[in-house]
Amino acid sequence: MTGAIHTMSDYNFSAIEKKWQTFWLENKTFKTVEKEGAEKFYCLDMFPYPSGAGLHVGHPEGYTATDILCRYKRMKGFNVLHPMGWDAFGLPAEQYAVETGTHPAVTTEKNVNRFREQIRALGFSYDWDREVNTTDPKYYKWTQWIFEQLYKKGLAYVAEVPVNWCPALGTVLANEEVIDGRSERGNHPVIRRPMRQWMLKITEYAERLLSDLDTLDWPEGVKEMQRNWIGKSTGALVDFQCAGACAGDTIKVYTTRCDTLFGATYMVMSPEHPLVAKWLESGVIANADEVKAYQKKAASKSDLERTELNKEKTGVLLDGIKGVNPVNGEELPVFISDYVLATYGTGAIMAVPAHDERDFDFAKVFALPIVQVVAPADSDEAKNASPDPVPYTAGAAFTDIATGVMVSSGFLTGLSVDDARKKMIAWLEEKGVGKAKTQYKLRDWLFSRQRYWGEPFPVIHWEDGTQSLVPEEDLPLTLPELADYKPTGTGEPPLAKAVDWVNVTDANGRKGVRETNTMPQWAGSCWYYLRYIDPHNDKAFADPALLKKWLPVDLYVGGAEHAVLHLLYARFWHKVLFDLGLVPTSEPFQKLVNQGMILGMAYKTPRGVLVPMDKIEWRDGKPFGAEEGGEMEPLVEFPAKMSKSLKNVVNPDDVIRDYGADSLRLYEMFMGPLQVVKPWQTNGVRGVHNFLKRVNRLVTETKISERAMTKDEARTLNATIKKVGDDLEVLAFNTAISAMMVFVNEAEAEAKVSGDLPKEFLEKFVLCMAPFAPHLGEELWQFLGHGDSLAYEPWPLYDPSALVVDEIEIPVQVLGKLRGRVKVGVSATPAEMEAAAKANPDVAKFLEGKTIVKVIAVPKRMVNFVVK
RNA sequence: GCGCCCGUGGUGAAAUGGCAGACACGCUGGAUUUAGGUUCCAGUGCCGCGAGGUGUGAGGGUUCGAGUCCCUCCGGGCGCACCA
Repeated sequence: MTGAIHTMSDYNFSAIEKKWQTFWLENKTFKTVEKEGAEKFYCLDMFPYPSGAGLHVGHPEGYTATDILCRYKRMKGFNVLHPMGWDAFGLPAEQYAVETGTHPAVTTEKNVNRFREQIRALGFSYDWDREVNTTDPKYYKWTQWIFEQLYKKGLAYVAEVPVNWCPALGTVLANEEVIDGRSERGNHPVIRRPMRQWMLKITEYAERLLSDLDTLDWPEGVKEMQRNWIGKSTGALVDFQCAGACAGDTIKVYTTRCDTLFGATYMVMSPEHPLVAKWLESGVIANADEVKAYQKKAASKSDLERTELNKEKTGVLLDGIKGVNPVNGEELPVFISDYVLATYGTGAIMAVPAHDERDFDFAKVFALPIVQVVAPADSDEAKNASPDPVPYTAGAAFTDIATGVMVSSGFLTGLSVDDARKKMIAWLEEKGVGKAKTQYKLRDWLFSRQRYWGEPFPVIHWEDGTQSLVPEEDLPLTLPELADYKPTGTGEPPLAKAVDWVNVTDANGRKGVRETNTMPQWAGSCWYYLRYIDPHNDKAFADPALLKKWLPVDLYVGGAEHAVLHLLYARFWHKVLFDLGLVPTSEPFQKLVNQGMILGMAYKTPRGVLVPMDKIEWRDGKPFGAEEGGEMEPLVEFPAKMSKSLKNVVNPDDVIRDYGADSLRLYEMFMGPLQVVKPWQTNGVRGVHNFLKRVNRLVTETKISERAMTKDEARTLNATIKKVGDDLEVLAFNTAISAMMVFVNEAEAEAKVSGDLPKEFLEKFVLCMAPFAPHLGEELWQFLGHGDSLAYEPWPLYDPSALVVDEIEIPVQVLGKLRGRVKVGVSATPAEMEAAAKANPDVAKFLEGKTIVKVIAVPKRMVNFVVK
């Protein structure tokens, strides 16, 4: 190691940061230690997709937060696991390959190298020996292995399902790559088309994925989104026998409102319902042409069109088809309409227009009868419960289930909605025409992509129609080289072009073809946190003893955009591995925090026309700009997502060059609470940069003395240690930094008076600050005469006795208004406080001539006089 | 429409039911330097010369006391969106 760079007070951040980054790397300072008896802290960042654009200022936000925490925990004596890796499969590298012919692996490696370099330039304390890369065959070997376990457990299957087919790109897109019915890349139309796909039975875990959310220390919003996504509802399946031409068939419906069965006036089936196809085939539908036309129209609608058209209900009556209401034997007309989804429940509903808004809207369009069976508790209908159906005249459906009372509903009349549901289910079960049923919105996970740059499925389809897994000992099944990466145009994945790879023959001469789909990007990220625990193991994805030691992840920090998909998929895989006895916990991530997005500043004219940063003219520090062909005028500043078009993207490299990594880290933490959205302001970086300069000056320019701390110094120091430590425990980085700024303000004032500062005073402060600004921390520690890194130096303990003061100033209120301040002894009794307060002239003025009704004196807090 | 979150100075923000605006940016004035994104001092919610008044989106409530707790409304963000 070279000596301290400080010979003068200049804050040479570039040299300091380079020096310590090299030191940490060469000495493997942050190699995970597994000290016996020490508590573990597994702190995980969501690993990035290494895009060609490099790091943006959003990445370092969460990474800095976890880094500070990890450095703090190491100093507190914890065994810390803090790894980083790359989620490197994905579409952009493949698109680039299509355009240029460059192998995605080449692009990926280049991007990873750049990301690694940028991340290292921020001084994060990752254990680089544990770096993982989802595209590394040594890694995806185990992704494939886990898939095989899912397959063997019966959780993976092939099905013909509708997918997002983009004719222009000649490929299938994932849902997340389709925005409002068009491709995210290129903005081409996307249509639904059935194709053979791999599915994972996540639905089998729906209940556990839902109920275990209660055990997690996660943001309430994320848990709520997962609950909505899983979408549990409790209701009933009810059988409607068919009458007329289709007699003998049964239409099964799912309903959460079986209490309203007496109010059903028609039925609706989805256009794709198998019974409709059957009836068309057998010719029992009189208006078959009309029905077919509607089916065709519904099928050709894109998702966008479906949502746009959902205001006006459409549908077609199935002429000749009747369903019999099991509770009253009434024959109901049956419609098809695309407002009933084929994929939810049974794909058919009973319609109760009086008590369901969608049914109400449909009934209005088709002039169908509307019968009231639930009435407000205090209404006339509820009081004079008529046994006969009551036509419903209100302008909207009545859907209040909390207070509604059943009317005109036979044996349910007079009951609450809740009681009526229970009674109806009992009745349905007794008669054998229905039963209670819990339903989930969650669908099975569409797990295949028609892509090159993903994990190949280790599956072979044999000519005899059977299918088998690639034996475990033959994993990984690596990707073949391709001459070009263009889509085939038919929907057939690019891997189909690798003929030699695709065609296989077994020992007995049986021929087969490999699966040519690849896994989605989520696969690799479903379990990477497990691999970090034992990243070089070639016998297992990780050693069970180590898994037991490190799981669960204690803190997981990442963007809110992964609230549902990644986090739900990873929980699902984890639970499967748990059931197989391969991981020791039922949940992977104990505590989750979403960092808030960092926005850029954007500018618009008074009429709202956006003006890019490079078109702005600054006059006296005020922004001016012009609309197309317009006059220059003052602009309005507002925070907006950083974007290329606004030219307001902040590049971390620039910030590091101008102010240093420590300043960037400190600023990102000082902007505000980690979890909230914050606009980037470069002036703020200057603020914290100046703070670091002052710290540097304080330590290197003040005369350092061996004398004991004064009482004031001890109080200042210990208050800072306490506040910083307390704030770190609750991730309040911004207030911890402000506490350190207060320290420096006070220390500078102190130094000015005394001419020197005790060594201990400065040393302990440097230790406090080091997790936030680690490069300067190390440098100043060395300056203070220490030979080694401070990374494992014990976190300073604060001395509570140093915080004790003899006298405090408390506010005095009269009728709740502040009227004065008095100094009292810290242990003053309420009576003493009252006396002191009354003696204060500012207060006495407001008590004069008044009667004191009550005195509230809270020790160490305040005094309040209630007067008349 | 439904669910979740959030409204505090010119700006980013602090504040276990107890002195609103800590800390920082910006700004104003001054000092030292003036190559300066330097450093230092003072001031800075609003109204008022002042005593004082007033102030946390609006209105109501609980309380000796409310930014904080409860109710209604308004505004913003995010998510889901025909899920029967």
